Amino acid sequence: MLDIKQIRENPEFVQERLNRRSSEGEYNLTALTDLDKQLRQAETERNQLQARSNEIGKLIGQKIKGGSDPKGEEIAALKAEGNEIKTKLSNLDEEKRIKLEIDTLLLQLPNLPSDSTPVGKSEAENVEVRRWGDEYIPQGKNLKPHWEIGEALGILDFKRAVKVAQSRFASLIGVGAALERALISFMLDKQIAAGYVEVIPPVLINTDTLTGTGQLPKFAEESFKCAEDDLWLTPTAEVPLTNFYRAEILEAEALPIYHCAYTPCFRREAGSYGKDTRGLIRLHQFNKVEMVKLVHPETSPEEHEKMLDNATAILEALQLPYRVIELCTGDLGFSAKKCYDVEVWLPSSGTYREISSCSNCGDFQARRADIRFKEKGQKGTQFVHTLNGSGLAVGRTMAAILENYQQADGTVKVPEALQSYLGREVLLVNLNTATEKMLTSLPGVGRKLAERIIATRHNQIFSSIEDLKRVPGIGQQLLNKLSGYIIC
RNA sequence: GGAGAGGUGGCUGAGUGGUCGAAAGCGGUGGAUUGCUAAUCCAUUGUACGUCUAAUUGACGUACCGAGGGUUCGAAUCCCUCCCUCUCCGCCA
Repeated sequence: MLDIKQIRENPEFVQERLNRRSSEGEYNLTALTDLDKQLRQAETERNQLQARSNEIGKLIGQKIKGGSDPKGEEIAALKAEGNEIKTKLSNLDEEKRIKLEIDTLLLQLPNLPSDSTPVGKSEAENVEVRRWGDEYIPQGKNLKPHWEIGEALGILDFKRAVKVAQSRFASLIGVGAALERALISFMLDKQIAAGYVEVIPPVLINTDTLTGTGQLPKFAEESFKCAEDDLWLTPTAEVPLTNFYRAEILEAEALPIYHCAYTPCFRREAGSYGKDTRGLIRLHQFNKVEMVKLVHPETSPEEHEKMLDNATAILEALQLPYRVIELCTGDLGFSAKKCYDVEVWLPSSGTYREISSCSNCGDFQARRADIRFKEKGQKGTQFVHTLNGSGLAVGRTMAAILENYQQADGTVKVPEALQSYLGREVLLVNLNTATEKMLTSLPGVGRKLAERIIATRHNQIFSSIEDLKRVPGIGQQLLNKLSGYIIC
């Protein structure tokens, strides 16, 4: 939330900054400044009445103690005046209405872009900051999008997820699930090593919490809401993590506070119909490791840069090409004053896709959530600066790995940094979940043999590759050949 | 879900209608003192908003004792509604 004092004292400045986000005069401050004047007048008036009312209350107490007749004229006169004030005060209901209106307006206003944020109308005017890594351009025509790779390996299942939930849900199976877990552990370990303290926060969160970071009231249609309770499914761990410190006054020495968290994230993706309908890119539920910082205002720009480095460090460790862009004023999120997006290379579409978004929110969220700090020896309190960034979106990382590490034979190499986490170097077809189609894609396996494998599996699951010998027609030679492509 | 108890300042914990923003203790801060660790003594000790002042770590005012209403000249104290916490029982991973 913006500072009403700043709006009062510097309306032109605030207006100009808001206009950088949208030139259409979408944000109009005059209603706000008018109401503010009215409110202050009403407050002063009430203040004076209350002062007199308190005085009367004390006087009556004193007089009665001092021996005055409680039913005497003197007391009666004071009571009468007290009653008069009460009537006047009850007529000041206006004040509450104005205050509410001001709050409503204030909560709708986005953060002011920082000085350094490039001015632009839309996504198209975002500024590329840097690139890293060689874009993977595969030879031949075997390039597949990640959903095909995943389905062929039997590690991604979209159809069944849709059956269980609805569209825009995915399931991970076998090694796919293990890979997701490995990625989460890997990312958490890296961020913990970078100084972030891990938290497992609630993922059902209340309305105040969502208001504190700016998702509400404006973007209610973006979150899932529980019908019977004042609880919502968290759209990102930024929300519970930042709100951890809501309505607290921290000691300056406690800053900076670094937290990371793995949580599932839930987004309704309203208005994105027809976009990214396939694959892991845009789902209603996805996993993410998030970083959040609460910092001293003076350090927030450098803390922001460091957080960006923490995000890109993951991609570098996984050897995934990426680029960093800085969002222009027209594309900046509601709560952010400055934001970098990290985009990973997806060879199947030949584009970079957002995999992390690192925002400096300044004191905008701290003001909403009332997160302050106090410096020793100084009077008063200040608002902290809050920052958040993905470190990283796990599903999109999985997609990037499948696509960037795919090999001509349909298998997928495991990035070196992940191999110890996953316990394997290559993603292969899983014998126990493979479909006939997947099996026939293996070298030396025809339709009939695939049928026999499935028939054998019907009786008993394969606990090791050696079990394939039970399948009629598979000898040691074929088994050796297949062992590079299959797992159990 | 049923039954009971309770929500007071950084913490513990008094306070059941009147100079209560709130005793006391602890903690914190400043100072004094003692030839060490430590102890003792004195002072001070929340947040927000507003008015005044050139300005302040200044003066004054107002609000805040879970939240919101009500009664009253006056409420932390009485009444109503809601929220939350704790204990016991039930259910449950």
